[in-house]
Amino acid sequence: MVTKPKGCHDIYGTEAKKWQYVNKVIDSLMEKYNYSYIRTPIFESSEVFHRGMGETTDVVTKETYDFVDRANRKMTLRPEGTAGIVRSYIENKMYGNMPNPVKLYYNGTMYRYERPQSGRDRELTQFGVELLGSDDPLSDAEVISIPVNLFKILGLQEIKVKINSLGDNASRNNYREALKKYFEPHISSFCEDCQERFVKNPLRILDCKVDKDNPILKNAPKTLDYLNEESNLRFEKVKEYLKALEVDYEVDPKLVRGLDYYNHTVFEIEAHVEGFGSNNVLGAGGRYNGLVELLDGPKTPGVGFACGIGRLMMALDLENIDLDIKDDVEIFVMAVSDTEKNYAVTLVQSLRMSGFKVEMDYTDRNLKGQFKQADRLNAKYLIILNDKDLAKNEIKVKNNITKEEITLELDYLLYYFDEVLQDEEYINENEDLTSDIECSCHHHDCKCHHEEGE
RNA sequence: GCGAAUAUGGUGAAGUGGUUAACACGCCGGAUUGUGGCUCCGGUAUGCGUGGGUUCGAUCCCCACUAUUCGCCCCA
Repeated sequence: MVTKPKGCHDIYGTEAKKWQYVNKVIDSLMEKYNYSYIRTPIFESSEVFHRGMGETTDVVTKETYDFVDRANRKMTLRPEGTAGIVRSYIENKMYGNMPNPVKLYYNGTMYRYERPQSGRDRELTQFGVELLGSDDPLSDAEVISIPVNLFKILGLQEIKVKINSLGDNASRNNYREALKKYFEPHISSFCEDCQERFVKNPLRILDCKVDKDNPILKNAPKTLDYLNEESNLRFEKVKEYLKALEVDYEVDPKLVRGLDYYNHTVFEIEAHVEGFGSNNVLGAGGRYNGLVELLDGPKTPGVGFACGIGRLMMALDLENIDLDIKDDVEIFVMAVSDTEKNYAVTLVQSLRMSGFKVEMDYTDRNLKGQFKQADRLNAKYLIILNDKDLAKNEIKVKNNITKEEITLELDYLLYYFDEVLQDEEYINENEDLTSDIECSCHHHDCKCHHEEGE
């Protein structure tokens, strides 16, 4: 049997319904924040990621899907969203032909060549935003508030927002040197990984799980002590705005992010749900004021975040959150004889065109089998066709919840369903805070896939 | 890249070196000659991840491979 590639998933059935629902909430929320949807290629010239994310980051050195195309161009399946979007921002000169700041959001698949485990796949879906062209601390705070509000809307309770500041480049470099000097006499007592980190990325020693209780680590210099005045002031403003936005956060001086492009604000949002694996970061991001320039664009500040939808789904499941998913059928039309079936075909078509969700049998089941099928599909109403009734221009309709059955005149049928089914919709709307969510796509038959392979 | 565990039908699973691979759910059919969801009866794996080996004989023992799951590195 041919199997799917390692670390990938087929998403279908109820699971797919949940993804569609979450995508709708995202689209609706981003509409309110006035971010515009952007779709960039799933692969880019390798250079985009090598220069954008940093040559030495593990993601680039050993976790990308690289290939050469038939003209020997080096290509890479995107491991994250930011670099490609910044490339697009520059290439399309958005700094000149869109209102500043440029506010973009994406929702699509990313690829990382890693060993899969809980909360980590080779193909993952990320939703994220990039806000380009503003250095105002307000933009940092607002960007942090977006995933926080998304999680709130979806009903997640057990989350924790951690923030930190790496400061501007000068602060960051000072800190890095101070940290190296501090660790140097002790480094041989640390774990092997830390010795490696000491050379490659000393900041990440702070994240070590093995030596996390080591007093040397606990007393290490903090990023915040090395912020210059300007950076410090900036961080204070971010925190002020977060309070104004009612985002609960926790300053974590040991929080450093792995990607080279971050400076100033960095943040992570963790799920604290029982049963979550070790990969419990739902979303993370920060400011990257040097990135646009690094990719040959004009000097432009930027801030953004990315959020793994797969992990978000895990969190929703573990918190037992029921999304408002409508997977039940409104009307099931039952027919056995040839004349009944012929009539049913036309009737089903007409009901569907009137806006109802309608099903019938496709496998020549007997009446009993059709009742069972209607139950499997959670049909609300059953239309039970009968040759004798049809001869009298009548039709039997059974409420599958109350089991009440009535006989209607054929001409009255559409009117009847308009009444009973509209009433139910109205009740649902009052109960559901997110029911005004509409898709932002412009296809009239859109199902919010965003063509990204969900 | 490193480490560990697992691998039986549509599903959950039991099991044994040797005729027909337990049980449950599901599904299909019948009792019910067109109104069910309860009950009863019947059907439902050319077969125990793939390839080798040991053996008179392997689903059960050994090896390799593959896949899945979990952890490390790293990361959402």
